[in-house]
Amino acid sequence: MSEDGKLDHVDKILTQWRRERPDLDVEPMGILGRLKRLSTHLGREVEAVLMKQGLSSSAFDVLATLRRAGAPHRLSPGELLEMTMVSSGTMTNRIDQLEKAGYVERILNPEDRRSVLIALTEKGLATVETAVDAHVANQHRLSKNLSAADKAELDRLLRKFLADFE
Amino acid sequence: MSEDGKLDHVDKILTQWRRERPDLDVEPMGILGRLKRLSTHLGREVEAVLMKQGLSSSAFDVLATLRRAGAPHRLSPGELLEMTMVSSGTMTNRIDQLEKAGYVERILNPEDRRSVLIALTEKGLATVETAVDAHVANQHRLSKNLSAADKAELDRLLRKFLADFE
DNA sequence: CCTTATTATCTTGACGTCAAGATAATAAAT
DNA sequence: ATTTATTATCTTGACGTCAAGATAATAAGG
Repeated sequence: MSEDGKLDHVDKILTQWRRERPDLDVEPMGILGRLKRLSTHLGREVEAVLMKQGLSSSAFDVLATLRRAGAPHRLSPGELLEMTMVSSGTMTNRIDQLEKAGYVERILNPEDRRSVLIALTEKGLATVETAVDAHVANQHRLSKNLSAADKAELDRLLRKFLADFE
Repeated sequence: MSEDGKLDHVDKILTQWRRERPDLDVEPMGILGRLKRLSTHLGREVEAVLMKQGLSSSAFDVLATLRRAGAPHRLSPGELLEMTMVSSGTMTNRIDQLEKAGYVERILNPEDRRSVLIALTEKGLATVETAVDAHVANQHRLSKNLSAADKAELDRLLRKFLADFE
């Protein structure tokens, strides 16, 4: 099943299905199952490090989007939405919390009163600057057991797969 | 950046970081970002198909675990927990809902009154049998644009990466 | 026995998310 | 000008999840 013969959790699931439902071709389930489990593990590891910085990964997601947009670190909720794969309700909720915590502020647009700008505060900027350092270091740690060749190949395959959905 | 020169969403994020924070090595962010986005897209596609079968992916997760365990399709909550990467509170909640919907029933163990068995009902069995057919077909659809070689290689790399966390 | 530790499950309270729709302002069409 | 369509943001209500701890039964130790 695998090169070195070690069966992982997903292999056990596939073995069960093959015994119970030999009519099913469960090959894709292996890939999708591993992808999901890996994503869950990685998400938890990422969350744990960000929590030490006082940020949920949701909060970091917004602050990092503002930070990497460059000075003056201001984007509309709509622009934030485009970049973050969440619904408008979720974004409103995130902004509310970040505003309460003093990391961002809502600036009214006098030229179009439908819209606002979300701006990093000084505190928000300082926080995300430190957090992104820890986050990037953590990402290196999480992927350190993959060789350079494996990382390049994995990135190529993920990019190709992802292109089907974006 | 990519072989064919097409920049995807994650490339844009990396480009922003490289401009704003050239001191950071964001190479791992590409892999982890694509993995997360892909997992989110795939999760939504899977959810959509299962919803047509009247099941959330959470509900399907439990029913499928019971089904593939084989007859008589009974496992304890603890056994279900081991197989599903969720907390005990989440599992209790899932079982409650499935029981209300008539897909499973709790059977008391007369020899150890701390424990119960979760058993698929006839309705639950029929439902999961149909749902797994649709689910597997959907998984084939979702991965159909990858060549056999790419799928094999992706599976190899995901297995290797996942092994770091399990 | 009787106490203490362990095991198995469930409850609680908080959080993040979404779909659907509400509110409000601007733009377009006549 | 006045209506209609579009755009931008926010609100609501429901759901799934988790961490921490509560409850209850069995097992182990003295």
